[in-house]
Amino acid sequence: MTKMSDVAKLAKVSTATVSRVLQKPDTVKEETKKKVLEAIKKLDYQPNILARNFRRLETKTILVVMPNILNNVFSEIVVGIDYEATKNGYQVILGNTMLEEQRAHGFMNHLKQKQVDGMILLTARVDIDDLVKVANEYPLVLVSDYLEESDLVTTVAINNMKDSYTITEHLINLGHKKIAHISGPLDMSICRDRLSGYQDALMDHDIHIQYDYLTKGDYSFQSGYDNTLNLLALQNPPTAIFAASDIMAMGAIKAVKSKGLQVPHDIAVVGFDDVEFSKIFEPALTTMAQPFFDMGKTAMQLLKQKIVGEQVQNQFIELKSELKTRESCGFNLK
Amino acid sequence: MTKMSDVAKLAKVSTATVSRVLQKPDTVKEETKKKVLEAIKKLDYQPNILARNFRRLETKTILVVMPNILNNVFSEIVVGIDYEATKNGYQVILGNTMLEEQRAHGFMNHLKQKQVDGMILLTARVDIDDLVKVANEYPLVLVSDYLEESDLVTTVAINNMKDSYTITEHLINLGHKKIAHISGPLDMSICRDRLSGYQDALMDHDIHIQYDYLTKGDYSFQSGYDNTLNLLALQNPPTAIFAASDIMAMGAIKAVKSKGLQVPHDIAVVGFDDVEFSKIFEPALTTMAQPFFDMGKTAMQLLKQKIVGEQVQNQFIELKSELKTRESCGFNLK
DNA sequence: CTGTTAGCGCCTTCAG
DNA sequence: CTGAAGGCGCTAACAG
Repeated sequence: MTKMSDVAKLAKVSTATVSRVLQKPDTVKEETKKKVLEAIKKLDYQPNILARNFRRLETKTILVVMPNILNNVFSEIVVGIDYEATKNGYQVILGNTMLEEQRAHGFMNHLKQKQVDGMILLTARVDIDDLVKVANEYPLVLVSDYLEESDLVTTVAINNMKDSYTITEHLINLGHKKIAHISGPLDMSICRDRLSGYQDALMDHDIHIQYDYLTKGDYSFQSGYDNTLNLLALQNPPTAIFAASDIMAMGAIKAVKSKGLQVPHDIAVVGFDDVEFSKIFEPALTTMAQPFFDMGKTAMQLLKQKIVGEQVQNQFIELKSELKTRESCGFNLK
Repeated sequence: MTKMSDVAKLAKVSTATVSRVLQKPDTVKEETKKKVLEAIKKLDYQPNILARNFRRLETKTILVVMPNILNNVFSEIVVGIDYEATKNGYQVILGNTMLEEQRAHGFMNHLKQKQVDGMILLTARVDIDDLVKVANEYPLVLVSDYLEESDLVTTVAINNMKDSYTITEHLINLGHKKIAHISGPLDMSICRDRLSGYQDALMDHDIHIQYDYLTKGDYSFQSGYDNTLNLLALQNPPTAIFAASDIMAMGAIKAVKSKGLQVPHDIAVVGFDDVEFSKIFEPALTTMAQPFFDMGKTAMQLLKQKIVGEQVQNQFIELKSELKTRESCGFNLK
């Protein structure tokens, strides 16, 4: 491994000068610089980044913790983070917890140990006290998911309650009154909010909330499928189903079809997220499109501010979703 | 930032002892160890990993370079890598090139600069000379994709030619003679091999290869769609289409449907990969299931051997795929 | 079993 | 504009 002193020797300068050529080339005389650069080239010198990181106490790396790499919702956010990070000279590394809360805390240690300059969490399913503590001491941003007390940690997310209200209202406007909901895991604020938005919309339109229409899924295709089967078996089954994620909506549609019924003809289904696949699926999903790319990008911008030390107030940044009307919920029933 | 010397002072021992407690606890007397651990706890001491990495010249981190984080084929391999890496105390970081070859070389620099202990590449679309050179000097394993001369770099992959032959033969056995192919990008060995396997199968069964049945896709849904539209417009359209990836197969099916035709009734379609979604898609895809998890796991095992310095011969590890017969290619035409 | 010592390679004053 | 010198925090001999 050739090191800086080798370069210095060959170029007949000091290591300080080599370092300067690398860091602040403008402060070095043209001629000297040339000598040094030649030596670097000749020796194929690569600076030892480990030593540099150690010395500088920074890594130019940020860690993104995602709960499930196989869920494209998260991958799409990562693309936005990656875009903004690369633009600013940061490297992105991904931590995948596979839904194990403990692993998320392992990753937080990396932040504490300065193995990375900052961290973006795509899940709030962690020990909250620890999270808040870490977020106050180190650069950390939460995206998509959030805490009940949303101003404890800087957060970028959509307004799940409002968006959920909107999509439910869309079904109501289409003439539906018997609308069921398949929620995500209710230990997530984000899922509770989607549930609330749904309930609020019904109430505001004087529609009675029927409790056997409220089912609990876990974001998986299978849970969308199973819950729908149960809903269809009800004495008075719903005419519309609002699933809290596209994947569950797809499961719901599969279940409807399995009973020989048609979507949207016999029953309308809407999802939430607008992952890539929702357009391809048949029928194409009517869903609430989250601004994934922007969420990632915005989160990285805030994180960078924190890293470079601008005193950023903890804040909750709300981004706008967009209702995508496609085939799965059909047209006016009235 | 509290450091090791602080702990040493509080525990009234030397830093060497503190270090030993952390590294080789067995070599320290029980009593001393207790004192040190107490001091660590009291001060909430976190070792400076940057310093440690620097000192040890290792990071216990491996870098996985994937061409497209949104393509689940790669994510599924990563899960296997992650599993094996975590088991062995390695951290996985992901580099996403978004199909830009240059970025892959940027990541190789990280390896050269010892920012990571090893590297797993999920694409061979890079400068080959550079790749071979790096692979000979540093721990590197290629997965899924491979070089023309496949023994230049340690590689884990399936036998694309054989698997492609198998799935083509499956169509032939079903009675098809007019079989079209939608290939992936032909600058990838993997795609050329899939094309070859297809051609070999036809030839072995004395089926004339019709050149307007050979179309070139790029792994995208859209390219599957467009190419299929072209195939259907032929004077003598095929009765079956073999797409070199599931996503393209889905595009193909969409195109068939858009013409008012049915799959598999009017035209059979098969894919390749067996991503999660292929089961959900309608009709469910007949496809060649790659052992993604095992590929990732095996690659990580080999990489670890290289990292710890076992002289591993460059080798090509071949894993077995499995034909999944589902709905999209129907039954015997005979 | 424990302490002393000597760096790892780089960056950053501080002088000149 | 350049060089000398010190030290970041940790670990690995080497003694004792």
